[in-house]
Amino acid sequence: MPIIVNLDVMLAKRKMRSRDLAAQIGIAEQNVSLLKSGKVKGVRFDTLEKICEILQCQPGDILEYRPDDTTTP
Amino acid sequence: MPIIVNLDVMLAKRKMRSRDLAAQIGIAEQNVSLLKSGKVKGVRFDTLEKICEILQCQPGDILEYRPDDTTTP
DNA sequence: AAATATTTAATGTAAAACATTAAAAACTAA
DNA sequence: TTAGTTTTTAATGTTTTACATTAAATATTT
Repeated sequence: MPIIVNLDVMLAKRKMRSRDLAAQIGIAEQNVSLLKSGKVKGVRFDTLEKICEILQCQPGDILEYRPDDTTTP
Repeated sequence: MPIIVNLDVMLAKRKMRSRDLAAQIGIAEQNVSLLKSGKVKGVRFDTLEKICEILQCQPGDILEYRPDDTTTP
């Protein structure tokens, strides 16, 4: 699935732990983990919103569309 | 809800109609309309993925976090 | 090794994406 | 303004799944 959720960069920038992010978002840290590892098939905007608010960033800083490379032989 | 879904800009750039986008994504045009009008509380990544693929853009071109302005008196 | 942080797993529930049908409203053009 | 076309709104239903919870397994750090 070529939508990549990358929280690590912003977490590092804000020097914040997954646990803290989870707590501030108001979801279980297990779910932050699932988000990070790309094991989630969507996001609710209120979650995305809180992430952006807490990490002070834009959705584009976290979500990336990476077209799957069917070029490689 | 301060997550803004803006499809109009990219649709205009690609000179594409909502109907066509809907058809290419594989969802009803009603749902594209709901997405556009911000009446949807989340997206599935496979939908977002197809949007990005079809409109040749990134999630950040479509999704915006606009902190609600509580400053205005 | 012990303490802390993160991930994985399994199961359950509530929320909602998206479908479908139908109609209304907005554009566009004649 | 009438007809054609596109977009939006509405109402209802189904199925997917985000997120919760509990528990355990791995990292990671000290």
